[in-house]
Amino acid sequence: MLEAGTAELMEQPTQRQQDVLDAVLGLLVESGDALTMNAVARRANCSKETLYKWFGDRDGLLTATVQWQASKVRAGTYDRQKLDAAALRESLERFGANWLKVISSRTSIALNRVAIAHAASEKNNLGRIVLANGRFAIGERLKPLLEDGRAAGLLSFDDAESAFRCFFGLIGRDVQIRLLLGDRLDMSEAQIRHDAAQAARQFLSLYGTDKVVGPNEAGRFK
Amino acid sequence: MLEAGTAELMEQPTQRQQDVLDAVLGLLVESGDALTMNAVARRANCSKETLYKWFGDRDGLLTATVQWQASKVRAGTYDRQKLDAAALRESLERFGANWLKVISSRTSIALNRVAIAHAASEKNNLGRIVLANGRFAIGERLKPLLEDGRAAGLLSFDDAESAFRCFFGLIGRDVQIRLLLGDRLDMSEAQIRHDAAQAARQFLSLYGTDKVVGPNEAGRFK
DNA sequence: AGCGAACCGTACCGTACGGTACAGTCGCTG
DNA sequence: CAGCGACTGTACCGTACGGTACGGTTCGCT
Repeated sequence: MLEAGTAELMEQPTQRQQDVLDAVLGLLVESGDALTMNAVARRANCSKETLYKWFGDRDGLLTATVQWQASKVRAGTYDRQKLDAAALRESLERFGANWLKVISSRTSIALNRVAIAHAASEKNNLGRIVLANGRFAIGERLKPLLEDGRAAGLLSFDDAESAFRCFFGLIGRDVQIRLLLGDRLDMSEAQIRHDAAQAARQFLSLYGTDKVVGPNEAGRFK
Repeated sequence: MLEAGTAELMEQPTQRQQDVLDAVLGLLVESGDALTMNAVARRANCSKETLYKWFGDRDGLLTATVQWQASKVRAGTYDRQKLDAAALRESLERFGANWLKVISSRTSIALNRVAIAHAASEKNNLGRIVLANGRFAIGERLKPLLEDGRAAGLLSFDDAESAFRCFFGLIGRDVQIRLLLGDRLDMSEAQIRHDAAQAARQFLSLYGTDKVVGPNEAGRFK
């Protein structure tokens, strides 16, 4: 999952190319996989010939678009620090809220849809790219936090991967699949904050040591 | 989510029609959304004209297929009973293992993929059907168990829906999205049983009362 | 035997879309 | 200004696929 590009990745798209890719993102959000090369050319005010010259074919264009979007999201890295219980909880909530916000964004939904549709027919570059920059990227970013929490005696677990997957489930629950399948779902800013806080509480209740789970909240979840 | 069919649903497919729908399922699993009417006709040894007569158009065929598969899965309903801690845990594990087995089956993955691909272009019948027979069906089947558990003093929660969504997350975690995106994943029978047992333990740790959470397992999750 | 309904197989139509070719335009360099 | 490379816009080609038409076959019914 880590060996990124078997495919040649476009190292640095020019400004003009970025505009084209943004046009693709817009069309993808609006019309899903019904995206046609003509529509892209029209929207981006460029010729189809240029599209093929730059991106090879339709798949190349989609791949470049997914990578372009991924490159835009690489933000909010966690910097290791001395943790106390409050800081740990706060960081977990921030991670969770951020992730919920990402997966409920129209762009993420659109890209996941085309990647999933593509994953059916093998040659699943898109699926791998989306996974690498979504699920696995956030895993690698969260694990240092978990390990710092364990080093500080706040968390207890053997396998950071397992602990992360549990956190992932507590945060995401049925949200992503429902959105992907077209269900309307609230996912307002307030809702997200509330859900992330609840998930953090639950995660700490499962993996926190006595130093972090106060007797007041060792109880059930209303 | 409960009002089932705005679309006219084929009440009782004949044996021959079932064969056709099974052929569609097979092709869907093999080749994903690349499914063509010609391929279906060839595989099912029937004429395209018959397909159009029976199912209207391509979407109708896909809809009928999804409903057909859904009708095959309606099994294993939970019958209410007097619960003790062991029976509750056992039932949760069974539910969880069953759900994991469903979502990791090639058929489910294929159907979810086409439903998700379709959900992009509005008119999202498929997405609604899949949701109604997947996520929401299992929710309605699990809630009675949760409520019986609460009535028996084994569980504590205000909102069965919230509790179920938490269980859903603990069971599914990243499994479904990874499979949909083409990631290879173990999901052997043994793995499933292990994961379901762990999820049940975690769920009980979060929502169980003192009667079910023994002091021996109130602790952390390795 | 005769008849009609259901169905198979195949040929066919229209269209949409991926990909290519080409003529024209813009802007830069010597 | 000449020349050139990059680009646009449009026209075009080939093909694949959804959907329809039709002749031929099977089968049940009277």
